[in-house]
Amino acid sequence: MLVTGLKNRMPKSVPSGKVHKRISNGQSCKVICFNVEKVNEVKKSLPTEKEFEELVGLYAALGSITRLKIIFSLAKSELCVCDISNVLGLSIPATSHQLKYLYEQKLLKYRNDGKMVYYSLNSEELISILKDDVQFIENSFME
Amino acid sequence: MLVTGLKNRMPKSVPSGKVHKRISNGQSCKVICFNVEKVNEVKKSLPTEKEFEELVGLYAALGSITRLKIIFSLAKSELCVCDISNVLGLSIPATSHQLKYLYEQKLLKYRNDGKMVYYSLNSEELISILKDDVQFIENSFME
DNA sequence: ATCGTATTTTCGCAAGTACGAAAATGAAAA
DNA sequence: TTTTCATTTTCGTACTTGCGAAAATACGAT
Repeated sequence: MLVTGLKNRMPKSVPSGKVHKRISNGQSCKVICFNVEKVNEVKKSLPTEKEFEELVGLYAALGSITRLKIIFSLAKSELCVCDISNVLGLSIPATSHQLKYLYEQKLLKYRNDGKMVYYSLNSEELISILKDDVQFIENSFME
Repeated sequence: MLVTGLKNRMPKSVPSGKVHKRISNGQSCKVICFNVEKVNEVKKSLPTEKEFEELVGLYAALGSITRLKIIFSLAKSELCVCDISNVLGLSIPATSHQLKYLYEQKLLKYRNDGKMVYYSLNSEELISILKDDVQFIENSFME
């Protein structure tokens, strides 16, 4: 797939200061060669494991068309579970499950009114994030 | 789960202009009641199906700790597959698979140098998006 | 051409996810 | 209290995902 168009491979050896070594740790990952300096430098620059997990949590929450529709719907107004279920064309249990998921991710809040439970966005900041991301994909996918 | 703390349910009937009906379409989704006006209004306000799919594609790409680490690594500098594999502590085939995935999502580009393939971010805009999102989770998760 | 090496692809498994059906819960109404 | 009903929870199933092992591929060097 990526191979189509593989041309211009330089015959030069590795630039000075960038030594590729053969290593063999006894673990599942057996790396054949790598640039030790650069790898360590990059490793140090990475966010913490906890920050990665929180980011993954956010993106996993947003990485579902059902949950995205819920969030965009609630950006318009607060809604009860059955209304959201109707917007989605999805069963109420499935809708409730996704609402619970988004609530646990701290993206939604809810309030009670009679027998109904009304959900809404927990933060206005989320909307502006989504708008930025929509802008990004529109830049990426237009040609 | 959400039920803990359910208090203050109002005995009032549904506010005027917000009529709840029982409906029953013959499909898998059998919604018991909903606010027809609001539901239609919200439905009209939603992005198109195509826009949702592109957004989901982006978030699915970012919703993996492995792929996030790749992107943050490449934000520092371009890297070859074996270097990335070492940063991740992951097998080279698995690393290559994720790189291909991110390339197909148009988030990465690559260039060839000798036998090596160097990957890098396709857009600087992605970095600023990520920074905003990191800021968002840091606001959300601090108490 | 043949070999060595960096990368990609295929395959299969284990784990995770989304959904509906049905049961359970909790609060309001009768 | 008993009934009603919006919502939540449980459970089973189909589908998706992430990974490593091994095979395949591409290209430089010999």
